[in-house]
Amino acid sequence: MVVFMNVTQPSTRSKLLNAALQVVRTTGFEATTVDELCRTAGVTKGAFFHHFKSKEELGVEATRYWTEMTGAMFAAASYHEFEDPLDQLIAYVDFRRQLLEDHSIPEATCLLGTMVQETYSSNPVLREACRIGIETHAGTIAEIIAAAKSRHAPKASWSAEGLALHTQAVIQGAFILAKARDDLSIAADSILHLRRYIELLFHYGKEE
Amino acid sequence: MVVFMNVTQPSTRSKLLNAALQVVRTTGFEATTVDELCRTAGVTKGAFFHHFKSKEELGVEATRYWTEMTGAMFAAASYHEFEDPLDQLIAYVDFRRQLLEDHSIPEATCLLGTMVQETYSSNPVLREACRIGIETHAGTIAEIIAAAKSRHAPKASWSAEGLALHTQAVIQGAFILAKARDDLSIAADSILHLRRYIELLFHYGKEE
DNA sequence: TGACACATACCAACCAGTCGGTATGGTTGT
DNA sequence: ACAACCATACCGACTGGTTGGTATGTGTCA
Repeated sequence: MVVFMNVTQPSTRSKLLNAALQVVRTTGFEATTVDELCRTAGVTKGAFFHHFKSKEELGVEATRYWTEMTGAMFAAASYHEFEDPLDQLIAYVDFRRQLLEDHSIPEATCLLGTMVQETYSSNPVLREACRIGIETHAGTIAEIIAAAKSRHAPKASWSAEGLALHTQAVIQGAFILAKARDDLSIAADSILHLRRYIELLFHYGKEE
Repeated sequence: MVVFMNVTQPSTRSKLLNAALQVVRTTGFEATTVDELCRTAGVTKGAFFHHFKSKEELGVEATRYWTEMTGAMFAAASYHEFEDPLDQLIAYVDFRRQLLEDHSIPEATCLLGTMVQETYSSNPVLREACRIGIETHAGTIAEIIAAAKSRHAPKASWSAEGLALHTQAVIQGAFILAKARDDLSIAADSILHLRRYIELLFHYGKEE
């Protein structure tokens, strides 16, 4: 049972969750220590284990927190304002590309993709939590794609869900290349290829 | 100085490297312990630190070993047999998709993508080793793409290197989705989208 | 006064890496 | 031919530091 607390100064719990988003994306989940999390959040170890019964539980809660935060961010983004769902989709891809600008790699990358790489085999609970987060976001994109498809390409052989997951695959893979090169610009290049793919699928810009 | 040993029974060193490819892809690099590596390889800890001065050095050597092994595998693959480089490229993508069949997730996924996620920030040496491995493979694909481009789309605005890196991004991202779902078939779907993108870029199958 | 939200001190397990020692096969000097 | 010497390969008990987690104390507020 979560009780909503005073919003003016962040609760210890949310300080720890925010610390987790930062530190885990930088260091990875396994290499992140509880002490490091406490240091970053500015709280003690006692406070940590008061709010989370284990490091794993913090991980699961962090995926929920992440899904909530990013969900709100995407819900408020301006790409929804286009009338045509195809315009929304293209604008979403452009938005994802813009999100890379003026950010460090840990800030730009996805908590869920980072965590699931390490835990998919050793920790089914965390794996499932990451899956839910990824598919929740993919679901919102699938809705846009489904609307765009029924308007612009109703007879296409691919599914809206499949294409939505593909957009997430490209974005996740772009982050891996960016990490390997220590340079986010390569990720932007790959997302541009994704944009071009969608343009070609829908003949975008070739119709009047 | 590496001295070539008897090939009939694998050396302790290669037993450890093979163990690393398995265990690291399953467990992740950080969560993999030296003891676990030794148990899997069937050697003692003394042997481990005789051949590698640290766990990090094993990691670097494992990326080299991986790049060598997979490089030989791709060099021997049949997609090179097509005369038209565009046919080679399409066949390469199909080959990558086939590689997912009849394999578990740890067997199918990429050591370098897994390792670089965890180490890009904390271990520059390992990050660089992973980058070299990824870009070595991407380079071989870029050659094929460059040949296909000059024959079929010489005026296209995208670069061969960029598209080659994009293919690797899609494949790496597909692995992340597969790990999150604990199901490789989603990765195959994403690679099919990659195939369709290349077909559209080159108007493949629409010319006679 | 008692429940909640922490703080401090502590612990047992684990882990990378060390170290003294052994087995074996090749080289050298006589 | 053979002893002396040495390098490589390997063994496994041990260590010092770290880590996730616990036990217990303390201030605060309803």
